[in-house]
Amino acid sequence: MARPKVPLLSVDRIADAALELVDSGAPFGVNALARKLGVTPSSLYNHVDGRDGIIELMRGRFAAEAGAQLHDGPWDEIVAETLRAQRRMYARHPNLVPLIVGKTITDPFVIASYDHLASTLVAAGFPDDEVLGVIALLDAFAIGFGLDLASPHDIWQPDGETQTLGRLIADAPHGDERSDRAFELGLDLLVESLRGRLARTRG
Amino acid sequence: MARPKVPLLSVDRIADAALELVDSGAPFGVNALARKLGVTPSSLYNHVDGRDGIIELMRGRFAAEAGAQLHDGPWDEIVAETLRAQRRMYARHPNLVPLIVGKTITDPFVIASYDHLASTLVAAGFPDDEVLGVIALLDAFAIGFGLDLASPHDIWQPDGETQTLGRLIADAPHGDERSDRAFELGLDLLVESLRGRLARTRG
DNA sequence: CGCGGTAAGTGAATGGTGTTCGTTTATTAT
DNA sequence: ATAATAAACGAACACCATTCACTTACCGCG
Repeated sequence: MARPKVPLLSVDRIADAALELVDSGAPFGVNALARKLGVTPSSLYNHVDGRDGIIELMRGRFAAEAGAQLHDGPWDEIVAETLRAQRRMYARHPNLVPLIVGKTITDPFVIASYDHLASTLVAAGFPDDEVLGVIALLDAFAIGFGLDLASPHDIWQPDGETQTLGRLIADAPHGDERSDRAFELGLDLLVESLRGRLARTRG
Repeated sequence: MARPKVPLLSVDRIADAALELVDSGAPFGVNALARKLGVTPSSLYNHVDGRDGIIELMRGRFAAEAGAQLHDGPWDEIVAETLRAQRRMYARHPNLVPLIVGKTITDPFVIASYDHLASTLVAAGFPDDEVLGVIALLDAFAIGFGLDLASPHDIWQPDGETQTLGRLIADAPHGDERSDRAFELGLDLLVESLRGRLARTRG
């Protein structure tokens, strides 16, 4: 087949299929994606900038889907809402997390949401030279929990006897429920402490 | 060459070389590792359980090196010390972080240190059904920051104008220093909040 | 001492990966 | 009508992890 009358591919279609592929749990790959689209791997390169390009594309989708709609409001609510939104999208596409982690962020939508967060924190009174640190902290928190969702839920496999861990694992609620509670717990702690810090800084 | 008089390889030598390879910043791979050891890739399979086996081996090294020596003491000091130790090892081998993330943990040393942490928290008075959550929280925190270290330090690449982010990035101290401060900040907040929570739970 | 089993290397082969390139053909613009 | 571009393909490339048959050295046992 040479060029078809009606195009088989488009950036959108590729992004959709890629997300579907990732969500299906299959390992992400250009070849697998092409197969899913009924197309040769090389065809993708007419629309998209290779593997990493596709991943960055997914991050964009991902962010848009989570509806990071940049509200106004008290800074602490914005922080909490941002983290929850991030959490939601990690929960919806856990397998994407390991792919996007540590990769340079270029997607304008995503940049904008970080920018908004930065502005919010500055306006709230956090010192300029601390804001990036706070964002890093929030990010670490969110990503850590994202990975928690993506991990095999039997992440610990004790081989022999354990003192406590084995028992806790056996008794614990599994997977997402535990993770959700830990997340809410952490979020509370985090925001509360930031409030305290801000008060001290101002005072 | 068939079997040599004196063995070229051993589990230890492989682990050492693997860590060296990873620390050098080169992408980790069985072939590269074999090349580094002056040996054929297939030889490694006489000693080690494939790629994932080598990675799990590194995690063990990693943990042992960090000297998670399981002290006794007040729970909050243990938590802080555990996280700092984890942080230190992530800082020492940042490129290992993306490799071990989300993979099932089997290394007995590592399991033991989680077990110790679990016992500590239980003894401190955290309810059984909450301990795993707290550990997940601590883990998320540590891993998130580990990834922060492993990330390209220009993790954000705004394409156009930004309101705040661009300015902060330009002014901010770079890389590890920022990350360190954010880590200590987060650690304080975290431990303090856990203290508060424990007090409330007990009360 | 010799013999057999195991251990540790090799090299070749397999099936996978992401990517590039040349080629064909349809569409669009001049 | 003609030129340029866009979108597909297939072949090729350089890796990658892994397996397998094979050689050879070592060690324990009769």
